[in-house]
Amino acid sequence: MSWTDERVETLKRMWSEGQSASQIAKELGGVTRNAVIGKVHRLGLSNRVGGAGGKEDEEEVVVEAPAPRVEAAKPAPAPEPAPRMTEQPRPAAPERPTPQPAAAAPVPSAPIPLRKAIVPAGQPLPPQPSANEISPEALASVREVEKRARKLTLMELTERTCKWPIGDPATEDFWFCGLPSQAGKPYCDAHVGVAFQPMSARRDRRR
DNA sequence: CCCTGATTCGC
DNA sequence: GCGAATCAGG
Repeated sequence: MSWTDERVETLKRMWSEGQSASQIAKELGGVTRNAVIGKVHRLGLSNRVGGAGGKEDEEEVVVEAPAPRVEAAKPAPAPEPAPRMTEQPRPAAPERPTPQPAAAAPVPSAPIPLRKAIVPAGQPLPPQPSANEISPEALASVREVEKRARKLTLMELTERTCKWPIGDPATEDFWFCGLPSQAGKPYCDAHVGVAFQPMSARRDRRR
């Protein structure tokens, strides 16, 4: 396989969408993730811009002249802004975390009134997270990530795909996130963010 | 062990 | 230019 214009285009698109090199390689077929990464570098788009990892500032990506490579030059320390939280798993309800309505309220600080939700059978539901006790940042992150969800079906889930359900199980608009899950966790980063919260945060938000 | 991207270097 | 091997990290 060679890098036809079309394949390069797909590569560029997926890379800018934040897809991983291995996912791109799988999509393209006939190449390994190494090939993809190599190409990405040769194309000079190693610095992803359209990511989700919190906030990205629209910086002019000034690609400096290649400059004769100096060996031990490691310029960017890049401190992570995430003191986040010492996590405390929710007591229960990994199963049905807040079914997200297709259109969530645009304002993060005034979350979703929903909660009239349809409950098919008379099963006593486990304590569920109510949307209003999830941090706005986490909610925003989740909405962002759900656009990128792989929309897996139940059968497609593996030990390391995010199992966060999206949509209404009673309808066809239902799938699982499917993005890479955090090591040892059932969810991806964004969904871990809403599934697990520090006790203090929960109390503080309590009304 | 699963995964990620980054780098090197023979081809 | 290409990408396997390797490195470094989560």
